[in-house]
Amino acid sequence: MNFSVSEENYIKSIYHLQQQTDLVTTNSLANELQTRPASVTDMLKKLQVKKILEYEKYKGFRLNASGKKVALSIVRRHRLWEYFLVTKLGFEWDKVHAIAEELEHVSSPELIRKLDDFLNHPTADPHGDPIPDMHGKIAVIKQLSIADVPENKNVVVSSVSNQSPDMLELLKHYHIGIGTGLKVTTRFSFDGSVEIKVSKYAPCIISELVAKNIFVYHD
Amino acid sequence: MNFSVSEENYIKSIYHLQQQTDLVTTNSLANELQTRPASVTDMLKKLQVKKILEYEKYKGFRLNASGKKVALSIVRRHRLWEYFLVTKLGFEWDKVHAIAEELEHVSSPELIRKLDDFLNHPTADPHGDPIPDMHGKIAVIKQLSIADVPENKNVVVSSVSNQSPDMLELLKHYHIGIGTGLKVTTRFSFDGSVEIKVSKYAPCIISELVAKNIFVYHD
DNA sequence: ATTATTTTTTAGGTTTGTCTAAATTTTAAT
DNA sequence: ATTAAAATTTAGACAAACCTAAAAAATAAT
Ligand SMILES: [Mn+2]
Ligand SMILES: [Mn+2]
Ligand SMILES: [Mn+2]
Ligand SMILES: [Mn+2]
Repeated sequence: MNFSVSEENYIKSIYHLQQQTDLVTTNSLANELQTRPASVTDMLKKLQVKKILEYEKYKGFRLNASGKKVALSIVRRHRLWEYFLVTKLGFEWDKVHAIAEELEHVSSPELIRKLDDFLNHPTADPHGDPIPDMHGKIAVIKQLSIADVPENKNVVVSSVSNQSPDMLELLKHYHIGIGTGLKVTTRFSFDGSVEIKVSKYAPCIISELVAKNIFVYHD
Repeated sequence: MNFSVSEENYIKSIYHLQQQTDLVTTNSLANELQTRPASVTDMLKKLQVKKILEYEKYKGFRLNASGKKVALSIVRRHRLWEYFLVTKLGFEWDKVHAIAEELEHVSSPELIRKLDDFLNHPTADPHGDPIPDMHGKIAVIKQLSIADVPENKNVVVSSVSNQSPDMLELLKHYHIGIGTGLKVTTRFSFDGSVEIKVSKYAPCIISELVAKNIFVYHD
């Protein structure tokens, strides 16, 4: 089946929202897409007709199996393009999301196959998020935010959930990127701030807000 | 100013048509875009309001200076992407047009600047057509079709105007590509066919139709 | 258990880009 | 110079995707 740019954006947003809460609500989706609840309801009816989601009036909705498959293929395109933009074109990773938001809608399967080959089948995008494979299979990475990780345990940064320029600026300052090794040395209960030791650098303190946005691998 | 995908497609098509005939007609544009004359008239009014073209009812229309600039930036994006698809992703050049037709509308100047850097500032696309530079400057390549080139003169293939898979198949058979050196040895007036000698290969005969679609540099 | 608040849906409109059919203008043919 | 044909424009409609305002349903508060 074929989907419009708008439909694809809705499908992808529903997918992301239902990672957190199984059943998605009209308001949360409207908020995510920066649109009006009435518009969401309109689109839901369309997607229901296309048999992409389960929808019970006033209750909520979720993608069904084929909806998830569509979503994962959009996510795949998005993350492959992000990877391309950073590793090949030299973009910083706070600039790639908006562009990938457009590129993800270019609808040639052959293009994505060849792009994936060209990039040597990357498994994670520049923000550390896993790239679904051709068949829609996505690695489930067990993660924990720095705010929750045990003290004095060596961990590796897996992803960063806030991808704003301001966040990137701060991370550069702390010498933190995807793959960086670090360890939490002290936790301060007054403001939730955390002292960390990043590879060979002197220990430093990060705010609770920053700590909550940095995720590390967890077994 | 900002243009929709549809507007961009119209602008680019007008640009291409007015390379041949200064004043473009409604029917020819409708034919080019596979749409209806009435739709063309509608769009012309919109583009006129946006001060992109000169338009006299029932007479015809042409892009003005700023319209041409917009067109050239779309052509630039299209051809850079085609170059990328062939040289980096390994597409054959009969497959890239449709994909570039979508990619050209991704609207990030920074993306195109970086793509151009990444590709090392190519000056021609895979079909031999010149790529306009950042400022909209496009090389005017003097060309002559093989059907018109003088006999026994060594020439170099500059571009191929028919980009169908069938044409590509034939050209591969003849060992002809962009940059190939060849020379017309005999011209047969019965059917307009032409005997050519391609680099080190034995002479061969190409039909008038093929000859008319292959262009060579001309001083 | 009512009442108030919030969430969601419906009703009715707007914009963009398309279409068909009819009217108008231009061009070609007699 | 008329008439016929072709090209172009106008008129009116339609689908997609959005909106606001009002109605309906679900939740929360008294
Ligand atoms: Mn998008
Ligand atoms: Mn990402
Ligand atoms: Mn296009
Ligand atoms: Mn080309």
